[in-house]
Amino acid sequence: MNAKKLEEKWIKRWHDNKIFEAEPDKKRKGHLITFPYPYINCAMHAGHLYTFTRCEVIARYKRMKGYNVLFSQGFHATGEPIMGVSKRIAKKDKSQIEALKKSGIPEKDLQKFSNPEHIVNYFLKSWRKDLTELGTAIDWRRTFYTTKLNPCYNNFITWQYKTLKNMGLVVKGSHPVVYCPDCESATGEHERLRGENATIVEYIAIKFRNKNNEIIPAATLRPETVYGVVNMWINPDVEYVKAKIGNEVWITSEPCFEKMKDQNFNPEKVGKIKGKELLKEKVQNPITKEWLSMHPADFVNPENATGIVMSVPTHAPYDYIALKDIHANFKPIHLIDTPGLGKNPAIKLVEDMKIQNQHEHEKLEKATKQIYKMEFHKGLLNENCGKYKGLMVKDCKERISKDFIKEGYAVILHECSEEVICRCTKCCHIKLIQNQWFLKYSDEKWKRETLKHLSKMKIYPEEARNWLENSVKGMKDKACARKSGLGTPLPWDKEWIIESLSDSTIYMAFYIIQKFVTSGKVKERNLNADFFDYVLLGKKITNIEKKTGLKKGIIDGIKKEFDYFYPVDMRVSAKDLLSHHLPFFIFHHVALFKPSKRPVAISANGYVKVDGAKMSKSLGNFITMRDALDKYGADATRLASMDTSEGLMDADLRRENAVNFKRKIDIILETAKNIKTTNRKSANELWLLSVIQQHIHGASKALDELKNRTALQHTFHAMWNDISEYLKRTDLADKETINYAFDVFARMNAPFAPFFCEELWEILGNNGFVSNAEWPKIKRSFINKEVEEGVELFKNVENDINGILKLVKTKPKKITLFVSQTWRYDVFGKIKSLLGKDFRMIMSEMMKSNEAKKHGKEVAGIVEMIVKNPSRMPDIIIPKSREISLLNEMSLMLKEKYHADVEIVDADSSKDIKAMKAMPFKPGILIE
RNA sequence: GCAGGGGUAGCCAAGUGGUCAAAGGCGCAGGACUUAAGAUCCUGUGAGUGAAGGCUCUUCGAGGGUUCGAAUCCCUUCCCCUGCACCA
Repeated sequence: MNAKKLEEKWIKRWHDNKIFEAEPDKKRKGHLITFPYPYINCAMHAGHLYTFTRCEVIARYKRMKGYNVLFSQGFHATGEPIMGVSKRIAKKDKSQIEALKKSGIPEKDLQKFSNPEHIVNYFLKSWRKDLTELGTAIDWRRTFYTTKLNPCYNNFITWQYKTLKNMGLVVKGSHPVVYCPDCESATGEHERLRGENATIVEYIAIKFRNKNNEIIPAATLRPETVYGVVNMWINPDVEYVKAKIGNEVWITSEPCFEKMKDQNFNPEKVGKIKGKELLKEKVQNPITKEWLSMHPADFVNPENATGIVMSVPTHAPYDYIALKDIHANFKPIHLIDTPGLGKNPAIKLVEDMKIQNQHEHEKLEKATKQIYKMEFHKGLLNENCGKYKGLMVKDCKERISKDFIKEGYAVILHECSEEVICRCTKCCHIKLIQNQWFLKYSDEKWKRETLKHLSKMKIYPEEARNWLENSVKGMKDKACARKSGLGTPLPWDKEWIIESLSDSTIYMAFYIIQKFVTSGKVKERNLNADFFDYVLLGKKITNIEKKTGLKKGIIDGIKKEFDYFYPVDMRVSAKDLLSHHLPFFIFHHVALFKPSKRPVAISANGYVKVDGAKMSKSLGNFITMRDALDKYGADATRLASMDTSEGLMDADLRRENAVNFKRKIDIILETAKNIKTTNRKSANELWLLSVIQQHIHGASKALDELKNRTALQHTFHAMWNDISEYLKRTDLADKETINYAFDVFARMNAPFAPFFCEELWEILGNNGFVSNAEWPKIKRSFINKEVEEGVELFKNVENDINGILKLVKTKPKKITLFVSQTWRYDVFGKIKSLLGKDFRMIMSEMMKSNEAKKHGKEVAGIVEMIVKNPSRMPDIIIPKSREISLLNEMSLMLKEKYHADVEIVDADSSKDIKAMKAMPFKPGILIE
C-alpha cells in the first residue's frame, strides 16, 4: 500500500473513532500541551514543522504514558500582515499577486484575497488540511482563531484587558519609535533603505550656557567625561537654530530642532545663527562651572544629536586629534584610571597609533571603540570627578545621567544608533509616541512574582532558563495597542487595537471554552466578564445563571473541565519566542491566575535549516508542508524532522533523510509481513529481548527530557538495527520474540511515525489503535546481561579473527580458540572489585593470595594493563564454563563463515603460546 | 554595545575528567547481490607501522594553566549564529 492510501485509511479511522477528542476523565490525569498558534498569512512550511512535530510527539507520548492529553491548535490572525496582503491585492500589487499564485491560488480566486476575512478562512483551511495529513493528534473541536472576526475570542480578550486595566497593569504613556517625518509614520525595519539594524539610543544632552544664558546643548553617550571638557566643537559651515523651549533659549542644528519637535520639547523657532558666529562665544560647563571656548571641527555632523559636541581630549581620540589639527593649547584633565591604558589614554593611543589628522576615520573609530570599551568595563573615576570619585564607570554611568537630569543640567535626547533612511529616501529620527497604552511589565511586584514563578517552572533544555530569566528581568513596558491591523479593540479606547503579541498570552485557556462554543452550548452573548471571572478565575459570583444566561449545569461543566485540564503543562516553542511571547505568557498568567493555574513547563528548540542552509525561496530549499507530504509522506517527514537536533541548536532538516526514512519504513513493513517463524528460545532470542529493554529505558528517559533525537536513536535506529541483527543470525524467528520486538517497535515509534506504526500494529494482529496503546514498560525478567555479554564475546572473537586474517592474508584451514587459564578468571574478578582504587593498593591486595603469587609477574602485568586501560575489563566476568559453552555454540557459525575447522581448547591443557595469551572474555586465537 | 547559544574527523553531529582515535548518520573506497543501474547487506575510512588480534605519532577554534590523566575544569584570545521589542 502506498503512503498516501495508508495515511488516508488511518486518518479516517482516527476520525471515526474520535480518539483524539479529549474529555475529562477521573481515572487519568489531565495534561494540556500547546504549540504557539501560528500566524496564518501563509501556508505551513518546514519552519513550523520541526517545532510542531516536537510538540506532537510529546503529546502522543504522554497519551501513551497514561495521561489524558488535551492537544488542540488555534490560529493567529491579529496584526498588520494579513491586512497588508488584502490591501496590496486590492491595489493589484504585482509582487503580491505573484506570491499568492506561487502558493497555488488560481488566478480567478485572487480578487477574493482583497478581503482579509477571506485570507483568514483560506489559510485556516489550508493549515487544518496540512496538519491533519501530517497525522497530528489534534482535538479539532477546540480550534479557534483570533481577532474580532471571531466574536467569542474577541470577548475573551476584551475581558482580559479590562481585568488587567483594573489591576493597574495597563497604563498610558509615551515611547520612542524610529520615525520618518516625511511619511509621518513609524518606520519598521523592513521599511528602511538603510539602517535596518538601527536601535534607539538615549543620548544625554548636557546644557552648556553662554553669557546670555542661552543653552548650547552637547549630546554625549559618556556623561561621566563632562568633568574633562576643555572646549566645544561647532561646525562653522552649518547654520544653527535658536529655539524657545519653555522659558529657555536653545541653540541647536536644524535637524536637532526637528527631532526636538517630535520628542516633546515643544521648541519654537526664534532665530538663526551661523556656526562661524557661534565660535566667538564662550560657554560654561554646568557641572564644573568652567568657561570654555568654541572651536571649529568638520567632524561635527548637524544630523547627529544636537550638532554641538563637547571636547574631552584625554578620553576621546577624535577630540584630541582635532585639537592637534588646529594647534590649540589645552590642559589635559585625566578622569578615568583604567588598568593597561595609562594616563590620558586617548592622547597616548592616538600617538601610539600614529594617527596623523582627524580624517583618518578608520583608525579613529577603532581607537574610540577600544577606549570606550575598556574604560566602561574596567575604568575607575578619579578625584577629578567630584562626588563620583572611586566608582567604576559601568556602575555609576546610569546614576550620573539621572543626577544630571534631576539637577537640571541635562536632558535625554533619543537618537538612532546609526543613520536610518526611510523607503521614501528621507532621513528618519526618533519620535516619542504620545498617549500610547502599555502593559506595565516594569512593575516591580509583577516582575518579581513572574520571576518567582519562572524559578518553579521546568524549562527544557535548562540553558533556555537563562535566556528567559534575562528577558523577564530586562522587560520594559510594552506598547500593547496599535492603530491599524486586525484584532480586538481596546475596550475603553476603541480606536486602538490590541496588538498581536499582547492578545496571545493566556489563550491556551480558550481551548477548553471553545469546545462548548463549537458544540453550540455557549454563544457569544454568554461570554461576558462574569463568565470568565467565574470559570477561569474561580470567583464566587451570585446569580451566575442569570448573569451569563447559562444553566448552572452547563457553566459548572465548563468550569469543571477547565479545572481538570488547566494549567498549561507544556508549551513547546522555537527559541525566538523566549524573548517576548514566553515571558508575556508567564507574566499574564501570574497577573491573572492563582498559582495552581500558572504554566508548568516550557520547552524551547532551535530554528530550522534545510539541507544545511537557512530556508529561503531564493536558495531553492524552501519546503512547504504540502511539498513534504506529497514527496515523502507524513511519517518520513516527521521522522526526518525529529532526527535532526535537539536542545537550542538549530535543526537541519535534510531532504535526503526523509527519502531514506520513507524507504526504511517500507522495508520494515515488508519484513514484518513476511516474517517466517518457529518456536525456540536460544541465546539469540534472549539477547534480543534483553537489548530491547535498554532501548525502552533510553527512549523513555530521552522523551521525558524532550530530547527527540536521542529518543529516536533508541526507538527507531537502534531498535531496527537489533531486530535486523537478530533476523540475520537466524532463518526462522521465534514467534513470540519477534512479535514482542515489533510490538515494542510499533509502540515506541507511534509518537514519531503514527501511520506506519498503526499499520504495523494491525499486521501484528492487534485491534484498536497503537495511538491509544500503552507505552512499553521495561520487563526486568528480560534483562539478561550474560547473554548480552555472550553476543559481545561473539562479536569480539569475530573481529579479532578478521583482524588477524587481514594481516596474514591466508585462507584459514583451522581456527583454534583457547579459553583462558582458570586462575586468570579469579585474578580478573578480584581486580574488578578493586578497580578505581590506587594502583599500588590494588597490587598489594592482589598479591595476598597464594594463587596470584604463583603467577606474580603475569598478575602484575594484568593489573598494569587494566589500570592503564579499563576497557580491557569486561562488564561482567562470566564463568569459564559458560565461556566455553558460548564458544562451542558459536563454533558452528564460525565454521560456516570462514570455511575452516574450529576447535575450542582449554588453555589449562595446552602449552601453545596463544593459549598462554588468552584472557577471560578474550580467547587466544590460533589460525593455521 | 547588551544578552543567549555555538566552534569536535571530508560534511552533519554525539560526547562535559580516565572504557576517547572519539557514538550515530552522510560521503568516500572495497566486497556481496544484480544482465546492468538503483536499493539492500557486509568491510574499511586521522597518519604511520607490524606476516597475529597490536604498537607509535598527531588531532576536538587558538594560546596558556590545573591534573598521574583534559574534547571535557580554569584563564586569555579569535571566529560564527540568534534576539534586542511594538514586529509576527
